[in-house]
Amino acid sequence: MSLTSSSKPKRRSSRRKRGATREALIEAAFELLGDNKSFDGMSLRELTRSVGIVPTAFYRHFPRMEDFGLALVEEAFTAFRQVIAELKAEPTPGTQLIRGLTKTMTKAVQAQHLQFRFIAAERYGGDAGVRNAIRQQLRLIETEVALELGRMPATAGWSSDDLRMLATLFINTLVAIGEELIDQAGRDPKRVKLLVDMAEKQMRLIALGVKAWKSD
Amino acid sequence: MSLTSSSKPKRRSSRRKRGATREALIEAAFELLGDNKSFDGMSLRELTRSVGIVPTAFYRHFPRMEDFGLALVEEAFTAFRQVIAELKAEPTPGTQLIRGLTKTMTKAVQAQHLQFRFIAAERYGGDAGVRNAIRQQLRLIETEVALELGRMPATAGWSSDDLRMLATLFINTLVAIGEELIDQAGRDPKRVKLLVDMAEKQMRLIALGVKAWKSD
DNA sequence: TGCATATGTCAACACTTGTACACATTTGGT
DNA sequence: ACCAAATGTGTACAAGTGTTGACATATGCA
Repeated sequence: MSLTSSSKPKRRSSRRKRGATREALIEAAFELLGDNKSFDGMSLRELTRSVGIVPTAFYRHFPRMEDFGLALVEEAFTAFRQVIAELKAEPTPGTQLIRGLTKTMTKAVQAQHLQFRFIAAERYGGDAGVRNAIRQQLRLIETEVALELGRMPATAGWSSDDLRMLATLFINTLVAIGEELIDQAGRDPKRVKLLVDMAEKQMRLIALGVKAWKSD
Repeated sequence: MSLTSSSKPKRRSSRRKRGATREALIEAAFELLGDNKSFDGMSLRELTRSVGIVPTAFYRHFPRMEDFGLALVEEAFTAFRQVIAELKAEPTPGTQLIRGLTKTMTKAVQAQHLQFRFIAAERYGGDAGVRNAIRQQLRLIETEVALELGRMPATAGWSSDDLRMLATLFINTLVAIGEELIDQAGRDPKRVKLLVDMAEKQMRLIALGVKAWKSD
């Protein structure tokens, strides 16, 4: 090589490992969305800027913004599904069950609050693609939970419609509490406890309703 | 006037009545937000464009975009409060109450679905100002409903905390159903009926829980 | 009738945005 | 060691963005 070609060192930035940039984009998106942004208010440029790549590089990983949104949903729900798995693994000592459920849920929400916030924010948010993907995922989870509920003695003889109704009610309640918790996350521990206690009561009240339930 | 001054007819557009443009802006916003947009993804320019005024005219009605957001919340909740008022006015013939509640709710949601969609979308959405305003309004409604619930025989002797817990649960359930209904609104009547039936069952199940409730 | 105020227009500004294209560098398998 | 594929850079462009400032017209009240 000629010593005269000192014009191009081209060590612009240390390149990442194989799929690392793709993940970095996703993580950066969650970060941005956690801070007063919504998906369709987020620009490709500020996203790539916060990852440290040039705007056009985005297209190396996602052909369109829409695909990126779906990838976010996917990622968020792998986090969510871990929670569900933990819930199912929960030992079921009668009345302690409810307490354990809410505790697991609240801890999980706080641990992965960025992903959870994304789900909450975009569930009824702007972009139709993202919204539908989230709805679909939640439906799957509902089916799963309904199946699980059907195996408990308290729901013996319930129709599958009623089981689904119950699953939806449980999940909605948990999600609502989760959404409420997110904004209070690091802030006021007193208020967090208040919310968790309320959630537990709500779950217990529903459980009481289950005992008395007769479908028409 | 000189006939030569034909250069400036200046009848650019028929001006609106007194506060009409302000209302037109709000309505146009609901319209836009109902169509795959979220508040922070909506630009001042497309908003004014859809109303038929020049961008700068926006500032004649709202000093900042933030104030506009709060105005939207205000407007959306006057719609929502009408629903609550109807619910309170509901005659309360025992078991028919639940059926009436859900029916009133679903009809109202469908009638004012743009406002309702706004609430659902921005409740956990991007802009913090809007989000907090919505949360605050919902808290007020919860207090109101809790008060109302406390006057029913079924909740005799309940603590105010428990009443609030119950109010929150009821509202969350109704809101969740409302949010689900919006996207199905004009589309599949069969699915709408399915959702409404499920909502009713959920409300009834909660009511059963109320009967058996003992606070710890 | 006047006149202050409310409402709207126009032109201009300095930015930001998405995306196309050509080129550079690294990586991984053969 | 080599070469295709993966990944990143730089430049460029047309379009859209929020906001200022000066100006024009209509409205409502004295």
